[in-house]
Amino acid sequence: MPELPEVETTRRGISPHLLQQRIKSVHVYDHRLRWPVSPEIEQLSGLTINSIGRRGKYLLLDVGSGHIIWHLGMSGSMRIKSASEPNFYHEHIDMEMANGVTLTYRDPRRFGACLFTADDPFQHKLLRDLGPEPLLEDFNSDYLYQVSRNRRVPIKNLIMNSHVVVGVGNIYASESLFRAGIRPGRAAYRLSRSMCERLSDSIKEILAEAIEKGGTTLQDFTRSDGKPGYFKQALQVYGNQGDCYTCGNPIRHITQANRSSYYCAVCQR
DNA sequence: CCCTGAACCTGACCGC
DNA sequence: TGCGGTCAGGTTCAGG
Repeated sequence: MPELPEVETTRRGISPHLLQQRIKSVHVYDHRLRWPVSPEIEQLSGLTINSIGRRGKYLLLDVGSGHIIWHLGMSGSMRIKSASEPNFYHEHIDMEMANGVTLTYRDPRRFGACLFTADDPFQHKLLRDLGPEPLLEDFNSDYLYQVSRNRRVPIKNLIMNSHVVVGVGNIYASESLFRAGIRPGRAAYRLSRSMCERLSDSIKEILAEAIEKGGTTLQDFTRSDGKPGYFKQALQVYGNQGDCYTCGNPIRHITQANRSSYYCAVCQR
């Protein structure tokens, strides 16, 4: 479900309700996520949430004595509910705050993760080797050009590799490549300098626009306030079973690394 | 080091 | 209605 824009939308949605608030209690109804939910998570009562950051698709909650590292996996979502609201199916974690609101984590497929670390979260095994943030300066055309030399993988696989750049998932990889005019199957080392420039620019633009619109709602992604994201209307190729909106030729659908890719063979080379 | 494919889960949808 | 097959927004891990 969530790529970087959806995670960032979630972060912005929950932050006003949680920042500088004291944790009253945490209930874990099902520990069986990608890895078992850290036992410390249920011992956080009395601590205050100092900040909520994001690294790639990971949310980082600073609770003073350490950090919660939270990943939404494929089907995870968060919502804020009031004290009286009941729990729905697949809502595995409740974090009840002293101000009367509860943060609820729902994750039908349970590919998400909720871990606690007392150490520097950026040195955690899951975060340590991540590539640059796509919206920051250190991800740029020079970087993309350098990192793509000697790589024979299709460019789409490369930009979806979190060790290369974080946050670019299956939807936005296809969309960015369309805007850059590059076929997803092109071998990474065969990108010219100008292609790298177009692609790094496109990734930044697409992600920023998606954040602005509150992410993409396909099936089950809803924002923390329950509203959908509105980037779906802006998608050009992902999920497009018809023709290219730009040139009218059919959109092609292929499988790469077991993931769906969509592209226009005329607009993209 | 690079790359591929399997694995982890549940649910929605489609064709029969 | 029901059943089986396919697919789904992510990421790690084993193995070639």
